[in-house]
Amino acid sequence: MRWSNFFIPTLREVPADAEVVSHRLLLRAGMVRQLAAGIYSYLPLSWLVMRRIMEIVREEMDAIGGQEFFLPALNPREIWEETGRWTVMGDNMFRLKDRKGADLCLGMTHEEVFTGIARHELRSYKQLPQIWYQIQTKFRDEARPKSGVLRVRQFIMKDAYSFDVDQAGLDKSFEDQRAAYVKIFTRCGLKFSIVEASSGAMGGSASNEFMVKTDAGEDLIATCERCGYAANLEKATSRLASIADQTAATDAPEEFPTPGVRTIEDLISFPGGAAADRQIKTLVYVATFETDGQQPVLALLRGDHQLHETKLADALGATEVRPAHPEEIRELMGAGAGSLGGVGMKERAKAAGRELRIVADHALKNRSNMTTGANKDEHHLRGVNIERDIPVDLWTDLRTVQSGEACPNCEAGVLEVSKSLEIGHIFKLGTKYSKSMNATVLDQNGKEVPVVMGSYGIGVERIMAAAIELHHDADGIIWPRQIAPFDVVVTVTNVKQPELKDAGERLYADLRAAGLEVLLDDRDERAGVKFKDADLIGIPYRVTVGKKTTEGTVELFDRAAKQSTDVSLSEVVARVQQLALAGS
RNA sequence: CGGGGCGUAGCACAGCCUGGUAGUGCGCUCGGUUUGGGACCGAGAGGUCGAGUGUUCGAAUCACUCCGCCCCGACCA
Repeated sequence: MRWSNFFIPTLREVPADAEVVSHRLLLRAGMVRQLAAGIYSYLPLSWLVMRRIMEIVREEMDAIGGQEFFLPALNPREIWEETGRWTVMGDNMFRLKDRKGADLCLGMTHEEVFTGIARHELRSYKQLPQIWYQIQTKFRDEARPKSGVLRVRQFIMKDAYSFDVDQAGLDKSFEDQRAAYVKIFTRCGLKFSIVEASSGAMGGSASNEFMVKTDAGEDLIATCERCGYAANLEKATSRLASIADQTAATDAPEEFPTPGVRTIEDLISFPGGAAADRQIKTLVYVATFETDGQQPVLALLRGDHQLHETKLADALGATEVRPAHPEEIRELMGAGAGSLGGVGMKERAKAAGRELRIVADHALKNRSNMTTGANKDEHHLRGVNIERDIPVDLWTDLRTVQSGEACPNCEAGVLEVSKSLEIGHIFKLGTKYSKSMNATVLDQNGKEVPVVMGSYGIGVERIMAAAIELHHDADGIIWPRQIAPFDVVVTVTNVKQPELKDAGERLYADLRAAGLEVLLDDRDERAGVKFKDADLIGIPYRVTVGKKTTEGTVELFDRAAKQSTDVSLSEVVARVQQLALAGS
């Protein structure tokens, strides 16, 4: 490709709206332009990158037996009604009507459509497993698109679905996908972690997220350098030092006045109060359930611990949890936040004809002589033995792990919590969709069984953006070789000198003949402009045809190392070939 | 959806408070000089000041409404 007629509108200044690095550089490098919030146009240079990413994805999907489909993005309402997701997806689904007034939506994901094909065509276990995938545009009406192409309303996703006759088959399909994902992201030059994650609204038994550590990400993950443990904060646990309680309180809890005490902190410094890890924190939540509506819940944690709301929702099997409003708290508990506790609340709720579930974090197990709110404004209880005094319905993991805590998986490891970007997510769906859509096959015994499914997603733009977040410097992007838009750029310092122009043309032809993707910078610009642009768009290698070329020498510049070496014209093609195509 | 910020030339911004000729830098076009890390000089082109309504003799500027974009939060396979 000749730069002189390849459309790369680079920008010298950074558009004011762009905050994250990948957004700034994609704009400056002339790769994307924004059409509306969360909707981007991909210009030729970025499309080359996306094509390379998609080709890697295809190769690895095909290698595990995946078969590529192309499904419609425009879906009729009916198929989404079958799984209940016409309603569940809520405002996140783009909806429209056709000329007859029939409801349609733009696909957010394709479990329904693929399962719809499966149920019509798959009849026997002998046809399984099937691994079906596509690379296609998805639409999600995000409440808040942000961070350039990282959170958008229209994006390209590779979505794959596996269909197996039983759980063992799903386990294998899942492992195959997982292994393929490792290859894909590695080939794309990304450093990533595989973390345990909550399955959330997708349902199913297990899920792994593929995460790239970057401040541009929105998820928090805990990782252990030592043993490789990694989990989304919504799943992460840690090992805590146990706390030695004084002897268990023998008497009933004792109420005492605590004027002015509103917080855990206040109670620490209050005379006769207690250290944070000797307090029981009591939080009132309202949980929403798919079947039986809303219900209040008490979540109990150690005073110095933070609740993780997703953990609470997962533990309850709730679709949603939210903090109770101050009025709700007072009505339920008889006191305001700051003086709440679990003692006696079960009975109080029952007396009011209501059910109140009490969920407590493992760290409170067997604790005694604790202090907590008395459900009377500005009063607390001391001498609380939790298992004697509070009827806990469910002991579970509720707390948010913090950096520096001990790894739950190895002896000496320490957890680090960092922001991460989700680039892939794989789910064991089980029979959630096959059951609701009646996708069954006959098994070996001639018995009709629901197909066991998995679903596996990769965000193509996010791979590109993550690569930039990970690989850039003050001058611009530094593409990993395998997804770079070009292998090498040939920079002719002055195209008005015929001998340089000719040398550049010859080198361009020779490099292309050697199987390389080459960008020839034949623009009539000053050398400085060309160097800056080349650095900005991040081609891994640059060959400079300039002063020394008349003596038979060119410069080979390594974008990542920012070092250049003189190479003779006769050797440069072989050198570039060796560097740029290594490992591919 | 709640909170905050911003809409003036392709990009970055000034002008607005205190109403009266729409400006600067980069980019773009033409001419000249220059030619290895975003050159210099000269001459140009380019804006219904986000939209609407109102106040006023007169609105980029004041008021109201709407739209759009960004950030924080809520939300999110």
